[in-house]
Amino acid sequence: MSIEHSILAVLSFGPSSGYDIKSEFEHEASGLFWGASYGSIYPKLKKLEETGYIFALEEEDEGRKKKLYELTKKGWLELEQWLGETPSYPIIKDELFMKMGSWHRDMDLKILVNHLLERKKQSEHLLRFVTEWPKNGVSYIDQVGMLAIQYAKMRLETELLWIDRTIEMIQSGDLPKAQDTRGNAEKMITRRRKTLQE
Amino acid sequence: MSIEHSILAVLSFGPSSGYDIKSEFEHEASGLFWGASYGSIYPKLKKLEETGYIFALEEEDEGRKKKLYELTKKGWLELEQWLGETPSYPIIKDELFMKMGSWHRDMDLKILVNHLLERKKQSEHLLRFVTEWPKNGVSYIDQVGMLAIQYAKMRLETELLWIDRTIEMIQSGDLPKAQDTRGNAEKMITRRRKTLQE
DNA sequence: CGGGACATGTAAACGGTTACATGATTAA
DNA sequence: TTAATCATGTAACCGTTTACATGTCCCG
Repeated sequence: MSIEHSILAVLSFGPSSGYDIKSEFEHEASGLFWGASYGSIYPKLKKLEETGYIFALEEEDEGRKKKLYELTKKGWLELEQWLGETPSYPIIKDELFMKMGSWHRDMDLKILVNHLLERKKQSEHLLRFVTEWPKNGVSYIDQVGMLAIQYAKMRLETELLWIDRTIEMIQSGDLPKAQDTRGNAEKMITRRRKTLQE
Repeated sequence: MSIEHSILAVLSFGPSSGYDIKSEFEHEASGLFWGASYGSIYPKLKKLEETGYIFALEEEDEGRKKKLYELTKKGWLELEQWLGETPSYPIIKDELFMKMGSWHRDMDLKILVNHLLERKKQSEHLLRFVTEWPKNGVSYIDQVGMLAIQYAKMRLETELLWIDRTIEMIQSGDLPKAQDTRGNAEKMITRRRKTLQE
């Protein structure tokens, strides 16, 4: 899965060099899907060529020599076979979420508010981008791609709504009730304090 | 970052063995944050012990011998220092999204609808779980943890809403307009068809 | 004529998973 | 008595990133 197929996907839009593919992955919207560095792109291209999914056309692009890659028949079929497979469930690594999961009573909530404000800034930026992008009149975005962009927008809007609500709740002290039938919170902070005063 | 800190976070709730930590990561809600296998947990525990973040207390737990680990003072401080650092922006790897980005006109939209229905099923399942979890009367979930759960719920609800809308749009043929000022979609399918008939 | 973008590539390091090895205890 | 679960660990492998090496072309 993955890097190989992302490369095939990029090539489906038109012949590209390793450098082009890297630029595509550095695109602002990449935060919404994937990424790869030169260290994996070039070896992967070589491998895909050996397998017969792509072939190189040494081309003179505006005076500069570039090694452009294009999909073979086998490559198109592989891409389409992959598109047809049920996508695996998304893998999300969200440190903010993890940190909230292990937050404890002796941690100042003001720090958490700062984290939330920082996240808000970043998500607002991304939201602005995904809103403007399909209107720039330049990039090619397919109808189905537009559906995906609508999803990204909704997701970000929901996140921003949650952030605002959450900050309000924290600042008003109106937090939801904990589930703690065995006094775990209490046990935890006594354990912590005992260890810290040593 | 990450596995080391996730382990410290788990230990902050109480002394645990490598096996316990693994079970914690296998928890259904792990899809919402992190994961790790034995192959990384045990070596990590050893390393954390050497660094002085944790120490082992060989304990007899209901007849069974377990190597329980507990946070040291240094470990608590490290955990809290990490909690205080601005969390990095989430990394999301969503194959569905990627596939939609490279979907093309010659791909049957019925397949995409199947992908969406499959995703719907999985997200509904997760939503059910995160809704029931904080009500099971057993697990310990802190107030801040509850805020995180609220976020997960909102995110999943938004996703489900988007899925329903999207399926409707596809089935009614009422798709959003593409951005394609240079006839890229056309070029792409002629390139593809030419390659395929060879 | 120097700095920056364009362009291709590789070697070492890293972080993690998979698969395996081993054994104790418990419930059917 | 045997399958499942509890429990700890390692070695081989895999994919990816980081850092480096090298060179070109173009603009100011």
